[in-house]
Amino acid sequence: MDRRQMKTRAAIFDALSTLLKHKKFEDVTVQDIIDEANIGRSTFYSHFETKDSLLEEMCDEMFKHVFSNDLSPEKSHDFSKDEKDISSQLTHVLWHIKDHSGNIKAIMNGESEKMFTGYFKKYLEDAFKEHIRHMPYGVPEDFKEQFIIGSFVETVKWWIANGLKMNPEEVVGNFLKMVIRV
Amino acid sequence: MDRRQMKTRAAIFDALSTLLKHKKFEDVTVQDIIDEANIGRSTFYSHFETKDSLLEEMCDEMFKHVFSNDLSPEKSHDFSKDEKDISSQLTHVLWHIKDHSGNIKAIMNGESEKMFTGYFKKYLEDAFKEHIRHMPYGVPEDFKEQFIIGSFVETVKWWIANGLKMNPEEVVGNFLKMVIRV
DNA sequence: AAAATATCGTACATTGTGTTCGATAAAATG
DNA sequence: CATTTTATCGAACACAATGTACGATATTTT
Repeated sequence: MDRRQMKTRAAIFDALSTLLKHKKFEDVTVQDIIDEANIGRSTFYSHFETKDSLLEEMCDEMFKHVFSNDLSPEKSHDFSKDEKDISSQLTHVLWHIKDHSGNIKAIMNGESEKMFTGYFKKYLEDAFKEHIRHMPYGVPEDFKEQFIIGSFVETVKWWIANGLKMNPEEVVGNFLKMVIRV
Repeated sequence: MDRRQMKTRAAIFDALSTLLKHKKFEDVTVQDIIDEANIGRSTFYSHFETKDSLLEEMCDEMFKHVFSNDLSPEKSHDFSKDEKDISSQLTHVLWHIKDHSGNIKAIMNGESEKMFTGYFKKYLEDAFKEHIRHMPYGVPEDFKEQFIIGSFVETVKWWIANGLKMNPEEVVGNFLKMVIRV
């Protein structure tokens, strides 16, 4: 990929991130973005079809990071690599979110929250469908999946909206207390 | 209130309901609404400041109905009036939603879904905060409330999105199985 | 019947979108 | 290094939607 393209793409992402800290996504105009990013109008449209497709690609990249299994050494939050149970995996995801909380908080305003939610659920389903399948409840499978994924995403959104005051371990701990038979 | 105002207001609500069945809220223009409602442009703006405030008022009216405790005789779904437990109250709400599913399904597209969710949570909190307070779990109060309300709303949204195939009784039954200690 | 007021409808200013195109600058290629 | 390829610039443009203004008309209230 051409170096210029990469620079422009990064500048656009950065610009949107910055702007989202001051206003809601629906109030950000393409003009705002190209001013903040210092690029030409036609350049923006050669990279993204619309403002929404820009947001989509931003969310996708963000969740690729959040759900990546490779923690960089300094960010490793005391997990031995053989911990593979659902508890530590969920905690792992929440630590990533906390580490990127600046950008994620910005996205969680107005319209763009819906895109966040959509991508979050998609990635969670891929990652945890098997885990969920093994949880025994007396309800239909699709209901169970919907419930676990949905309630977890709602919990995380609540956690973010309230300023990430709890530790990821506490959030996951409380979540599992609500959801697991004791 | 002037009869003309009432007629216009109703015409605007009907128009938006109709339009939402064919396209998403964000794709409906004020022009669409005034054409469908057969009113003048300035008339629309004398009733509502923006398209969004129209949606707000529509949602508010809708949930006033959904959470009203007086079922009309022919719509009463076999509840004796002394049933006051959380199960039958939730079921009651879901029957109302099912009865108004046409309009509610329409609102559950695109942007407007968020407003639905917001109002739904607000009304649920008011109605069930006391019930929830009496449920024993080993987690903080605010976490518990957030979890119960959030997971119920997600469950209802999932139910609606999948075509309301289950009966309200089944939905509430499965929900409580996930949430109540047995 | 008279006064009050809701609606009509047209016109208008404004804002944002997405496209086009020739000129310019920067990168890849050999 | 020279050449080709390609990304960016920037200004102009057509288009669509928003929200406002106002005099004329119709309907309701008193």
